[in-house]
Amino acid sequence: MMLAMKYTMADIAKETGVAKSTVSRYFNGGYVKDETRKRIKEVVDRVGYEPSEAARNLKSKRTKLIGVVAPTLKSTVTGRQMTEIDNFLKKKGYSTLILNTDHDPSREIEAIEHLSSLRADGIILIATNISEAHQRLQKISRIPILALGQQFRGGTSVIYDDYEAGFEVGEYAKEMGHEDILYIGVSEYDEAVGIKRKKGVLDGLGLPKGATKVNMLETAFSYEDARKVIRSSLKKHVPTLIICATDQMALAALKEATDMGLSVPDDVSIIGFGGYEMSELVNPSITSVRFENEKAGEVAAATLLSMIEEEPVASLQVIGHSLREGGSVKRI
Amino acid sequence: MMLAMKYTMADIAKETGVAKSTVSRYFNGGYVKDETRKRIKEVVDRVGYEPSEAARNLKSKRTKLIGVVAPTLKSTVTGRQMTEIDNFLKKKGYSTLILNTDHDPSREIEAIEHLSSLRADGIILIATNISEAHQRLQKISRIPILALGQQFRGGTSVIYDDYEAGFEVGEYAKEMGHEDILYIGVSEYDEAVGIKRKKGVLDGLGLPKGATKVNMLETAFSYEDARKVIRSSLKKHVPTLIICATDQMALAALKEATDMGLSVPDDVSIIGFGGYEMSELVNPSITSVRFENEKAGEVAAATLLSMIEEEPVASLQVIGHSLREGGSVKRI
DNA sequence: TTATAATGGGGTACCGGTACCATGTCAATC
DNA sequence: GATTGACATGGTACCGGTACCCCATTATAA
Repeated sequence: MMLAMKYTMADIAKETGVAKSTVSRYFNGGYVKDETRKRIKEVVDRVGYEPSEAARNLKSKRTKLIGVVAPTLKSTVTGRQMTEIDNFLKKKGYSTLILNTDHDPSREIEAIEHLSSLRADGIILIATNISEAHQRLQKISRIPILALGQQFRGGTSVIYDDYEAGFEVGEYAKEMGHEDILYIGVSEYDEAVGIKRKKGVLDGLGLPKGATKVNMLETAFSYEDARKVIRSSLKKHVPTLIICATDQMALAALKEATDMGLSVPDDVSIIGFGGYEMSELVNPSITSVRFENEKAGEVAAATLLSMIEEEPVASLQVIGHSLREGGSVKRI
Repeated sequence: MMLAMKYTMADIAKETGVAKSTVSRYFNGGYVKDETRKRIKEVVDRVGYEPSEAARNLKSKRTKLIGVVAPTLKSTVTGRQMTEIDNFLKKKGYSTLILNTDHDPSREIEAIEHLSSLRADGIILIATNISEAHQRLQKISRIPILALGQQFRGGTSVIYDDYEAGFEVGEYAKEMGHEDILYIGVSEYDEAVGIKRKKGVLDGLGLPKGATKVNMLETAFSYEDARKVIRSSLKKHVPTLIICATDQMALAALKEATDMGLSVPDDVSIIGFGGYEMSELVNPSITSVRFENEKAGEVAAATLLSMIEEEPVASLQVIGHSLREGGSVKRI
């Protein structure tokens, strides 16, 4: 007997002395006599044979493959979302193909094209921005695409209510008596976080239009960048409250403030968005909006499967959040 | 013209008025007249056709798919590793199929079997434990498997020198004058972290055999569990130094200590392993061993590709690390 | 001028499965 | 005794590509 080699159904059939179709029936259910079944099983076990999904897919047209296009594999939020997506899909017999784009929009398009040539059954796009390129792709591609975290106009999306979350934070800040505020956001390229969340905060603060007393800053999604931006700003002026568009930034702010000898929240308060585990673990723990990322992942996966089954789905689903008070905000 | 549907090479051929083989040549290189090429391109672009990888693979036997079996998608270390693996593989024209097991060994086996039926070209196993089941699978499966982070006896692995890293930490602790030490480790089920790292620390401390002055504790990989364990231990006795097998635990230790009113490092010092960004961001930043996870990911991917090409590879490759001093350790 | 490439393109047997049809038992029903 | 249908199995045309072989032209070399 030769060493482990690629066996095909025909090999198994020949070995067992039956026809290919009988072996196929053995694997897929159908009339096979107990005795024949036993004989096939014996051969299959002995050589360690498994039918090729690829060949099977060729006929059935379904790959049972779902692509997840993610901007990073290193963030708490994507991690939560991907874990639930994967869990849910696995339960339904699908495999998850995760493509990382490292925040590069062009790699996003590439990823979708790639998934399309792989004949993935569906795609979940954890995007930071939905461009016309996405819109076009979605129209051409016969494979269902669902956007998670950003609204996909003309498509299907599962999003968070960033405006509302921002609004609540703004209201909360006002209620706690803060008036000298520094807001640290991200590029407006990211519609959900960069635009809606920010607008929510400003509206929640109830500022008279035009006359903003809020200092606005912008930074990238990395700690390093955030720290640099925050440090130079704090050197010029220390507000009573820093609102950060993500917990990542909030943690950076906490670090910089403490390093400068400022006490949080006595000298300066901090609020973040994201509800990272880490935000609870620092001192003081950071007041932050926790989005239900796990539920979002599951809803996204479930919805995509419905789309694949060509069942009707809502084009927009909004997932909840809640403000979690830590010890990083002082009432003034 | 009908709406976006599945087009096949034969459709394109018919539309263009050439033979299937010519269209195939168009995609794969070969003699095609410029004018014919143009006509094909026109049709392909118009209907948005892309050749099916699945069908292509059936003949070529290569799926260009690499499976990565990961214990979690939420950890800094796995994130770093996966990102580099994915980057490297993408450059080489491979896709990365990430399967999450949520630390469940049985799902690991399932994942490998699944990848095998998908005819993945290779598998990277980020395991916490290599069991006989893995060994057996690897022997039966004709597809190359590489273990990352744990030594795969009888197979190929890329690992960190956990013993040496532990040893350095032990030596460092001794040099800083610490004698009353609490070590918080993980289950010995995890050979690299649970056994080697721990043994390294103990040996580095140079304790007389048998007579251990080190208090040993064990916890799971989660914050919650770590905090509980640490809290109850600190209530009984506060050592001068807590050595934590992962930064996750170190962060939990820092939190618990500060919450109890202890000052780090004045009342108690803390050392961790992992070199998380977060460990630098807390106050005080945590002294920790930084493993070169990125390099490990790249080496793992490169090695796996070599294995696929049937080139000779080292059965064991060890990736470096370095101790990064933060402010969490006081000299006594 | 003729042999020989190089170029351009058609035809078809696979790849490893599935689906569907055909054939043959054997026992229950008419 | 003939009909029927559940059971069991064989045979084969696909699925959507690639590979290889064959046949024309046209260009280049001998």
